[in-house]
Amino acid sequence: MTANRNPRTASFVPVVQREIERMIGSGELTGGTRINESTLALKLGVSRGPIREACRTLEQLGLLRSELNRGFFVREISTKQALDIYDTRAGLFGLAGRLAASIITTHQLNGLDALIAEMDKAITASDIAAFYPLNNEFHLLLVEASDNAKLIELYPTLEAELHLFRRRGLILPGSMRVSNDEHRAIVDALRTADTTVAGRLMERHILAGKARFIRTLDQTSA
Amino acid sequence: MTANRNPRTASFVPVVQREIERMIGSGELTGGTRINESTLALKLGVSRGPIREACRTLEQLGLLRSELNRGFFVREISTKQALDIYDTRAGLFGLAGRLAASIITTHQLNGLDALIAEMDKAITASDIAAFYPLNNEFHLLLVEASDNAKLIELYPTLEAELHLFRRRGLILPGSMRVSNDEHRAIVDALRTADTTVAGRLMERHILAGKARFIRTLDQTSA
DNA sequence: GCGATTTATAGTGTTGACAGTTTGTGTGCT
DNA sequence: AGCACACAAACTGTCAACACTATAAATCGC
Repeated sequence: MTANRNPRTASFVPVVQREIERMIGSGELTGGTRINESTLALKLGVSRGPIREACRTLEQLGLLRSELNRGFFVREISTKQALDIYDTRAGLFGLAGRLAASIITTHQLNGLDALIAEMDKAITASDIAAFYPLNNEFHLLLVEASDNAKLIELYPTLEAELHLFRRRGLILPGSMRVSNDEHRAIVDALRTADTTVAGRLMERHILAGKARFIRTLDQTSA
Repeated sequence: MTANRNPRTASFVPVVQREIERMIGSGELTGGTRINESTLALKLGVSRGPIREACRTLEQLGLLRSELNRGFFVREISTKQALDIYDTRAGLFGLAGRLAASIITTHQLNGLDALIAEMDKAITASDIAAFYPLNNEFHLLLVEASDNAKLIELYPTLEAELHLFRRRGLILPGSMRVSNDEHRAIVDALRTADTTVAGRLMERHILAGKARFIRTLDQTSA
């Protein structure tokens, strides 16, 4: 997987960054482990310069932390921090709802409907692997409908950061169906341009996710 | 201002980062200008490596942007982007209020009272230079009172980003007094642990700032 | 044998140099 | 004069090497 050769049409930095993100997302790099710059550089066929720059970016994104003379580590976040992220995310998602309700287009609403339908299919097939990307796409569309650049920039980073905590395969049965029912209610509120209700429903949708998250924590500790 | 010599007790990167932030904040580096890595490296007495790493951090913080083969530029944000930041900031500040209302300590409340008193003094002296840092400190204390790590991390970056836009010295007469009245109302709501009112007042406090910002825009265009 | 100390190995933080790109300047042509 | 083109200077993106730190291994004293 040696990165693209010289023609200076792209920088190595974003390539390296995405690769590290992928490694974290796939569980290849797990919380607390150190990033070995030399080894990674060799593996990706680049020098340590671009690696370090990518790590600085990821540090700011909250996926890595740095320690003097010891390098970069995959961040591990505490339960409290994860819950804090849920609350902040709920606040931002609610704001997105209030903003989106008055300006969302029928085209965007149709797109949301289509995603809900696809998620329904995934649910009847009990296909969790299909459901998750659809769910993410749905959330992303909602945030984009707010037409607020800062929100659109910020929201995905919070989701990514939660992946640091989320142990795979801890899905409560029936949560997908409940979640999609909430999706339907949200789109209804947006369609009637009800800013207050849309905002409240979207905030609560994330807080419901937080509640499910807490329940999975109880399960694992038991 | 050549950075500290070798004893490897600190990295150059944060030093360089703060220096660039300072240059932007002081107007020494203005929007759109390119960061000349070699020149800056020479000036700070370090090599280009740490400079580039600091720039990556600042890129993620929203203060710089990068262009392939052309390097880093001081970001200039559009009026719409600035307004978007105000809205997001209002949402987060309101959230901070709702969270803080139920957990704020009397010690923290006293600290807020003290700052309000100091701001009053600055107002009667018409001392804008004294008012601003006090105002920032007040906002920071409020956010910290939320005890939400993500919020505490995120909020200051939004404020910093607005500095990219804010042309200095455009303060509406009387705004300081109005602002401090709002501060008093916020602290009152927090003291009575009224989450709803505190949240709403804090959100509106930022939106009032946004409104003042818009009025200064009208002034300059006229 | 076991703990403290020394030595060796591995890895980060930083540097200076090189290759390729962008940009400013000057030259020739019309 | 005006414009396209070629050339030179400036600068970025990347690399390989060096200095220093931290950690693992080995040695010594008990």
